[in-house]
Amino acid sequence: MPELAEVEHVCRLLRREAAGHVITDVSVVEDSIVYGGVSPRTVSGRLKGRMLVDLHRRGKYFWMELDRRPWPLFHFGMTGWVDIYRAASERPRFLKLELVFDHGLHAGFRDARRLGRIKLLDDPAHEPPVNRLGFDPWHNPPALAEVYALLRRRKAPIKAVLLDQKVFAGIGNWLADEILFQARIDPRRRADMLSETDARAIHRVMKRVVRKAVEVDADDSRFPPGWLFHVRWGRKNAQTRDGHTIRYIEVGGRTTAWVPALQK
DNA sequence: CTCAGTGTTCAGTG
DNA sequence: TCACTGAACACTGA
Repeated sequence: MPELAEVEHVCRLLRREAAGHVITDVSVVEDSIVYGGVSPRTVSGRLKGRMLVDLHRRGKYFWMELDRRPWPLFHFGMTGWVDIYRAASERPRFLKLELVFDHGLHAGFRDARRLGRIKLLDDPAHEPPVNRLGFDPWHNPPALAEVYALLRRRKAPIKAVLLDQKVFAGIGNWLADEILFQARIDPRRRADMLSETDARAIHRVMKRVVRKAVEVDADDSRFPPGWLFHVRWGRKNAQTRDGHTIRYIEVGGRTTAWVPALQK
């Protein structure tokens, strides 16, 4: 479930559990797609013996700050995740990279669908792909005027603009739908046709939704009861808590759950 | 067996 | 070059 809040959660977990510790063992599962051609030997060579100083995230990318460069940068794609465990016997399926720390903690990056990425970069924050990202609504929420100006420049449906990582980094399919639901805006509307009031709603709701999702460590059972998230996955005959029908359409190339009775 | 999917990138078009 | 659209990528699980 890797959008901004889920990735932030993983960062916090790794920081809490492993920062200050040294990587004593590295297991790399060869995968030309996920590693983009970087050899297992190179990956282990760069990571083994390094101390994990801190973790950083922007949008859906996160990276490990080590005591020597390069640093590993991760993207979860659709199905990537990091598991924490204590013994190699607990290795998850689809493991791509396992780091073992000096206190015995194992961190395993897994990815079933292979759309995730692991790179080694000298300065992840200041080179692509990270430096091409737009506002991170958690670290640097844009001002209202900024949001309004941004939207006026785009003719694509608002849903597609919310998903554009060059604009709002970290918003994914469910966050975009949640924001538009709570802001009461039809996902198909052209961004440049939205009013300042609409922009204000998007601005406010985006901050509120992202803050809450991060605050509860992206644990969906702790999302507020009125959120679309809880009812959007059923697909057929899905309804909101108040009995409004949820419709599914394709916008911006993605399945979009919305409530026509409420979103105008 | 078929198909959708919490994402990104690239080719093609205007 | 830019904005936008749709398909490709790869594979699991329903």
